[in-house]
Amino acid sequence: MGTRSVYVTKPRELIAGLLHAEPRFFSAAEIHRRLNEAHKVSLSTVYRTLEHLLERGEVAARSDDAGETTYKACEPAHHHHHAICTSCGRVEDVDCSAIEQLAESLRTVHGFALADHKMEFSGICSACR
Amino acid sequence: MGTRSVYVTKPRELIAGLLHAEPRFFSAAEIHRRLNEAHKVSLSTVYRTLEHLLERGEVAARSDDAGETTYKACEPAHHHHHAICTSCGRVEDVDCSAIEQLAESLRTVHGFALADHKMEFSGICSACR
DNA sequence: ATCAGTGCAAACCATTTGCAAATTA
DNA sequence: TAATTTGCAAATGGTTTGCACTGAT
Repeated sequence: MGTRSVYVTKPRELIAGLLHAEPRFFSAAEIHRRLNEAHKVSLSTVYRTLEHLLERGEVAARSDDAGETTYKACEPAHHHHHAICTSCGRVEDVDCSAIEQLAESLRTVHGFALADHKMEFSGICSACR
Repeated sequence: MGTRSVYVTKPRELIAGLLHAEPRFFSAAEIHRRLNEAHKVSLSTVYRTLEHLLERGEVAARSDDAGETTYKACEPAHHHHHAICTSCGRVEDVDCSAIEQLAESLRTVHGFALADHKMEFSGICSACR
């Protein structure tokens, strides 16, 4: 599959640059605010660019606690975890003791003090198979 | 800590009843639509009741792929799962091979065909400790 | 010279809020 | 009766869209 050709524009370079500069999630408004400290890029362009990057798999998105969508640069579409059936929507509550190992790995490998974690699974539940 | 007293009203009974009837996430609009098939409850009351149930820890909320908030009955606030530092917002990408065990458990215990999973961790990153 | 990309303003839509009327305790 | 809850309609706020203009190829 060939790479779909697109224009290289200043807004795109600026936005991708900002996202790649920090390994964290940014809201569209936050990106817009930051860019406009030194440049002029409309909020709608920020949204359209993010959508563009999302389609290309160059960024990951998630909604924060307030429900606002946030974006983060993310090379290959990487790993991101309730069991929700994609067919009927049924939710299976999953008990996950294996998380303890992940918590340990987080502390060891990332020096991250795990305070809480959230998991979400998607797939086909037993009733839909 | 005493139980904060509140009124027992028809809308609250109806909404809690609907949520407890199915183990899955519902959007406020969906709940409103369903209830109004046989009763009359305003959409704002649905929102206020859900907020009420959320405060009491009787329901869990999550945003679906479209960013719409959805709710599910959930006895004790139960288990739900990127490492996001609650102090600086930094994200640590976490590799999680231990998930394989969870996938196995999902298949065995729930008969759930795991197609995808998403994990999110929160805590304090190494830089903030 | 094309066709994609941008800005602006208007449109959308989920969620929230003010306030008077209805309900529960 | 006193205090909470509801309904309705208007206000919010994030995100999307129509359209004419600008910029990249």
